[in-house]
Amino acid sequence: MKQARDILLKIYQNLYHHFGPLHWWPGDTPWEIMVGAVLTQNTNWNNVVKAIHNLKRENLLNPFALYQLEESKLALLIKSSGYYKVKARRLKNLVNFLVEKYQGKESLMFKEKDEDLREKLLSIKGIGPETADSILLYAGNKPFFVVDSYTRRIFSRHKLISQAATYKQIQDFFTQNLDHEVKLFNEFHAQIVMLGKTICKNNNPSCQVCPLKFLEEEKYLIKGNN
DNA sequence: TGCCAGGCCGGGT
DNA sequence: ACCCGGCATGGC
Repeated sequence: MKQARDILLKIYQNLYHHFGPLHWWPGDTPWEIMVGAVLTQNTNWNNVVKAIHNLKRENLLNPFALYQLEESKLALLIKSSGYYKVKARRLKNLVNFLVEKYQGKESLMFKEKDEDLREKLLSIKGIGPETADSILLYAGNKPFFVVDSYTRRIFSRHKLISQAATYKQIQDFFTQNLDHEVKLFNEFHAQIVMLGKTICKNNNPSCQVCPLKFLEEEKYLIKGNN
């Protein structure tokens, strides 16, 4: 049996060869990435694009403007992203954190020790593990692997992780078997999302053109996942 | 048309 | 420590 690291690397190479470089995260600034990370929670990215466009149009896509903005007005601007009332609250929680602790400057926030910052982000109501790791990786260029529903679905279907694996268990599977390179973590997660949004959509079990099809033939199985 | 999308929280067992 | 309902719009 091959080592998990060999399998993961081959998966990554196949995906990259199939889709090409994806240049994530789709956002111009660290702050825009942080906002997008909250808005895309359980939500189609297309709906998030509209919301971010609204904020840009009103010149509100910066921490100080959002800090001043009334929550109910923010809610209406981001309505297209769904769950708009809770997300307005969550964005407020995030912007309050950034302004009150780091003068509204992400550059100061990212000077924190990586693990400390992750804990602080997780303490914000509305920031869970995936959102925190997305912020750390894509806005802060910190080597945290992002686990999302596509990752869980695709990798458990291929029996590389157990169905019941927790977020941390899945994340450990990647971080223990990959070099801790920001570029690799960035591109790998983007490739997984692309795979989930296209070929592996709708839980299609056949995956005839899937870049992961080689897994079926080689009987890969990872032991000891929980 | 109904189902799903790059989660997370809070209350109940 | 899990489990589950709630949150909501827009695209196909």
